[in-house]
Amino acid sequence: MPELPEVETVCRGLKPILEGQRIARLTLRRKDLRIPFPQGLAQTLTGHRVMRIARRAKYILLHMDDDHVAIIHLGMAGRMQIVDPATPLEAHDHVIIVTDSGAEIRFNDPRRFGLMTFTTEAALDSHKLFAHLGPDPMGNGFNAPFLVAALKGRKTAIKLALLDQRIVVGIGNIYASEALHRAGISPKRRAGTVTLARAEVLVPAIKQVLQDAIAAGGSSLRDHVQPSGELGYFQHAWRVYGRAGEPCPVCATAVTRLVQGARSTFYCRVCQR
DNA sequence: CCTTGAACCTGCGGGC
DNA sequence: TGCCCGCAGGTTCAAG
Repeated sequence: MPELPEVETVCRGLKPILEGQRIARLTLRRKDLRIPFPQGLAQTLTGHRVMRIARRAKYILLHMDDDHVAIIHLGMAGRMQIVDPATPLEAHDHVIIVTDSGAEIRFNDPRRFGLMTFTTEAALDSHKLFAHLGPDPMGNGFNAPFLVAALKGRKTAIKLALLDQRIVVGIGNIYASEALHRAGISPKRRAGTVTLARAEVLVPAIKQVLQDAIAAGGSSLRDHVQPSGELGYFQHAWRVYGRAGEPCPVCATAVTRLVQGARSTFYCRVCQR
């Protein structure tokens, strides 16, 4: 899944193809993904121009010329692919978007954990999907005092707290492990025990790892591909994720894998406290 | 309110 | 070769 850096990369890749272009045709090849496509989705977007493409949390937003906003989430394995229209359809190509200029984009999502829906500009902030989200980690609103306050009293592990989109958005399973390693904080530490001093290290670590990943064009696991079809290469820069048994890049201790909330965590038990 | 666990769905790699 | 198992980037819902 695309975490914040991958979604950001997808947005940037779609920008030159979609922004300013009119949607000539939008085809839904099934009736739902994680949630049903809403009534009128295709009709609402067809014939309208995409004025601006933006990321909010891990969602892609298409701001249309008529006050509507298309909302897309890539789930765990979703991809937006810019293709030659002559390319044969593949399994799991669920949504096809064709612009007036003839460009074609296919939303492919094998696991169907993604979604596509729409709302209006006026209803965007209070939309069910966005109403309870925390701040964007790349913004000024996400800082050490804020994080300490958000974690106050929480007994859950810091790793799980970082995955909680109500606290801060955009961080997923890979970057949670990576940020905690960079900050020297154990993923098992109770969230409420993260002091201001530790948060002053963790917050910049989160911003930096996300920024580094964006600069590298995102990570690519078995599924993630940039809209251009190129692979992101940040996975080569992972320090602990997926590296159980390999030496910690800081102290050479073997990286440990553990399970938290039914998901893998990777960390160094020596230099992360 | 918080925390935990299960559920959604498909594909892939490893072990036998 | 084929089958079974575990695992995979996220979110949401129910239950305690």
